[in-house]
Amino acid sequence: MNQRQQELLDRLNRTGKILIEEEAEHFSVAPMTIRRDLRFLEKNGLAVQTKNGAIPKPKIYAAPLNMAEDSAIKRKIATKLLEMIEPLSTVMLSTGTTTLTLARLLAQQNLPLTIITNSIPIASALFQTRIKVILIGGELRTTSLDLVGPAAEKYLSEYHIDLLVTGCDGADAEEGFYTSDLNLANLEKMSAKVSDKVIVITESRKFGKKALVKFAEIGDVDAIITDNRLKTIDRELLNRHGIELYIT
Amino acid sequence: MNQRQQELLDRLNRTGKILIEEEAEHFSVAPMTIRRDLRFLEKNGLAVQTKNGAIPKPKIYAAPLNMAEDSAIKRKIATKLLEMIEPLSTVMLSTGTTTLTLARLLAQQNLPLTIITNSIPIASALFQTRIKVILIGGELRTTSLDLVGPAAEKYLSEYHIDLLVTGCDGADAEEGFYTSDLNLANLEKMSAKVSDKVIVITESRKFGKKALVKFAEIGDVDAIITDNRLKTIDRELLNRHGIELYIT
DNA sequence: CTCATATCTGTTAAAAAATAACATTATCTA
DNA sequence: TAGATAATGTTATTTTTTAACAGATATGAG
Repeated sequence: MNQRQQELLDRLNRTGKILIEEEAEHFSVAPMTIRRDLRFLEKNGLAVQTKNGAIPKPKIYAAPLNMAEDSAIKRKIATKLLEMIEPLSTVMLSTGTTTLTLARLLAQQNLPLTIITNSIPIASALFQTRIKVILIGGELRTTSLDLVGPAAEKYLSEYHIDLLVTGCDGADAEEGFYTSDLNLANLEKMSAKVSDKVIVITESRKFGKKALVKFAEIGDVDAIITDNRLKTIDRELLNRHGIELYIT
Repeated sequence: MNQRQQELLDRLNRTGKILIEEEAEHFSVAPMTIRRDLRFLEKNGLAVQTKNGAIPKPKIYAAPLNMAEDSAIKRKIATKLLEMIEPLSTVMLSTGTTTLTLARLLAQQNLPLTIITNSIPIASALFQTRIKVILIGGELRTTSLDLVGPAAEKYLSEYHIDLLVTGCDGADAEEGFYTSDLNLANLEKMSAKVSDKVIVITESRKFGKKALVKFAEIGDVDAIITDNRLKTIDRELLNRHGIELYIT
């Protein structure tokens, strides 16, 4: 990286965006040269080329993050859960996209709460709100920005939680709830153990799918919030287990 | 926002990037229509237009983080430190902007390492590299995206670290190193305690400034890396303490 | 219901931007 | 210094974007 590219990067980070024409003039070089610089910076993961210029590479969320974010369904489910949160209580939000949507709603509400989580996106979403945020330490997963592992479990074992809110990768109305990561399953079990109440929030399409590891029996869960595409048979089975079922 | 724009946004967030031609085909509309949608999303701060498409709007988190990022000076200092990192070792990177710059360089190098940190931006920067990342749990500070508090200290006390790399808010060539947060100072002390070697990386302009709390004596530190604007008097004082001093 | 109005979409031509290919200049090294 | 290598500039071509307008669709008041 040459001097000009360094300074270009500094200017980029300082202002949040640069324009090719402007920079060409500033450095007294041809626009083509700036283009080549931006190509270089992009190739090295330092910038993203935009229309007539570039912006800094997004820092916290890597682009290839396969995080299905805020869909209309998730927002409805999360909004329903919002009603069930008591001010001043301690709530654990386990990693997941629906819980992330919930966190974003909470950030807007700005209730006095303590949130415990093992998800970096959730902690970030709650940054600089009135909410006290405790992030559980542990090993960073390579698949998503969250923390798992024995250290995380041990850490969690010393807490008491009023309400655990979690999603799932798969659900079966008779068998229980599944996730695709063993470490995460262990953490979920520990979370449930130290929690007074457990609510699962999940899109109905997860029902009928089993993932790698079961982390909770149906009976371990106090309530489920899901969308109105849930099959009648599943609704009946869940009701038979005496679970509070909320359909949005 | 209409139905198509909503879905476009969902697709954008899900995949991290969309292309105009593809979306035009997917929705069976003219490319011009997708262009107009992307213009709309950009105007509402939801997306950034790129060459043939768009990416999600980068979520900028903390003002203090954007302010002092990657400068040429920091990169030089961090590059020097890079030489001192042994493959396969366990390195702690304490929160700070210079250490963040270092983390970004490390992410590009992709060495086999274990990195322990209490900084969310640092952990995020190392996401999806060959580096094993351990994030120390704790309470999220309201001033920057990092974790401190008794829980973090206790967590750390159980580790052994080969090399601690930390910055500082203030330094005095006779007195030692300072930070402006009491909790963070305690964490730094604990980190130093469990580390074989301690290196401070900091811009020279921090010298001569004292911040709220001292977290290390000069003698506690094995090496300092700083830039060539360090005053002669400070250089002499540091040399007299027998510290390895690297000027970039 | 109907007409008028506003909104949305598609089409085209023109403008702007990006690229590739080659020419020129600068830099390095033996 | 000569020769090689890398960086930059220039130009023509291709691609992308825009603006402007025309047609289609939706909206709403009377």
